[in-house]
Amino acid sequence: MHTHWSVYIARMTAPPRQTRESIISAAAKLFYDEGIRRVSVDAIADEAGITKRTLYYHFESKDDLVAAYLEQRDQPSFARFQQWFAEAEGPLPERIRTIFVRLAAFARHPKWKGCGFLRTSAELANMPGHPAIKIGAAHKRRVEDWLAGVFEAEGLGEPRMLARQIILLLDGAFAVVLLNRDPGYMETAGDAAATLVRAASSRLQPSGAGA
Amino acid sequence: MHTHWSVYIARMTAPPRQTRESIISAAAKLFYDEGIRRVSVDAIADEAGITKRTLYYHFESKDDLVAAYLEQRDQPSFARFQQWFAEAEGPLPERIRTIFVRLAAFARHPKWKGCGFLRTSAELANMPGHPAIKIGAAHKRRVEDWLAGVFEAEGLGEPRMLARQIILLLDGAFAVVLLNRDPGYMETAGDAAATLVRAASSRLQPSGAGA
DNA sequence: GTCTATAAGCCGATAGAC
DNA sequence: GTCTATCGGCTTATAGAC
Repeated sequence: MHTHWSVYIARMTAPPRQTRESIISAAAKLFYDEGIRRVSVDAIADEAGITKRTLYYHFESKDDLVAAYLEQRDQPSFARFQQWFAEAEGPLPERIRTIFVRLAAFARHPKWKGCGFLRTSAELANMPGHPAIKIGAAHKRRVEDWLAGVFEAEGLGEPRMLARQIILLLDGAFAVVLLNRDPGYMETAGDAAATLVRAASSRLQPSGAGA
Repeated sequence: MHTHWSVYIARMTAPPRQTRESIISAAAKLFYDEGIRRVSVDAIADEAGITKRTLYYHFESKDDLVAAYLEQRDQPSFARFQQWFAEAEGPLPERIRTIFVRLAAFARHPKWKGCGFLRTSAELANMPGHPAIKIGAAHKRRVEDWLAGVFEAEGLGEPRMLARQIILLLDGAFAVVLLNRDPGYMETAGDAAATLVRAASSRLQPSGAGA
């Protein structure tokens, strides 16, 4: 019994899984705030409150940690887009536009520094096969697939093409706002996205113009 | 006379201005190929065929060199967009689309690694006031102003807004293609740009739908 | 699984000769 | 203006004790 308790307490204070995740959280914070190559493994270990040797027990290399950083970012980021869309009201173009408006509010936070996936691919552009870049590409593809499904369910023609156009505006907004620090561009991107959705809709509805 | 010649020859072989520019060229090549923080000042000096001490005679710091790298990139990059547009044929939406098609051909070159301005802003996202980022923002603004002028000359309504939407698609294409290495996205961006230009045109011509 | 200590080398920037 | 030589510090990663 006593033995059971001490083991249980030991697991509560510093079980391996929790240590690993605290390292990823520390890495995520620093990588996003300062950039991959700017952040040293020492700094990550310090932020996590462990030593470098412990970090290298849980991760093979710094590259491994970069991949884990983006893997952790994938699901929450994707879920946020879905939630923003689900909470939006009005016709489809307006609901798509809402995603960009919500993103603009995010970008106005002082700690916002762009899209972690895009920034990582920019910083590691000389390593096209890096695991982290593959994770980033898969993340964007996931969002694109989800949008394509939404458009297809609405009966729009060429839903895949439209989804790609929206992704281009979304990532363009990330890049442009990071460069000039004017979140207003995100709302402009939302307007463009709504226009494209309307154009795709009207192509399906012969009640419109000449066609 | 003899003196004049030797001075002239000395200027031809290693005048200060030429040394400075060879350093910038070396920095530009390495920064674009491998990223800012990945490239050491030693490597730039080696590439330029001079010593590090000479480099620091011509430039105050590495940051100074990063700014010079993007300053050198501004004019040729802008002129290329203008030339692509000037060489394009057909109605306005098609001519705008051509810019993206030409860019896609660029992106298919094996040494292509995205937009130097955007990649620099991504890598230096923790230093928002960095001179290089201001140069990048000014460059994009220049392209936007040029596009706005083109749209205004064509008599389109809200030319500034449309120019921003095109810039968003352009930079989105840079970011997306860098991430997933599929230049086909650039042509998709061109299609979206043409659609937006057409939408802006039809808003001016009451010969269209209900409005 | 976590620690202390250290390897082996690269970093940006500078001193001082010529 | 360009050189050789070097400073002090930081880098990723590892050795070996506990």
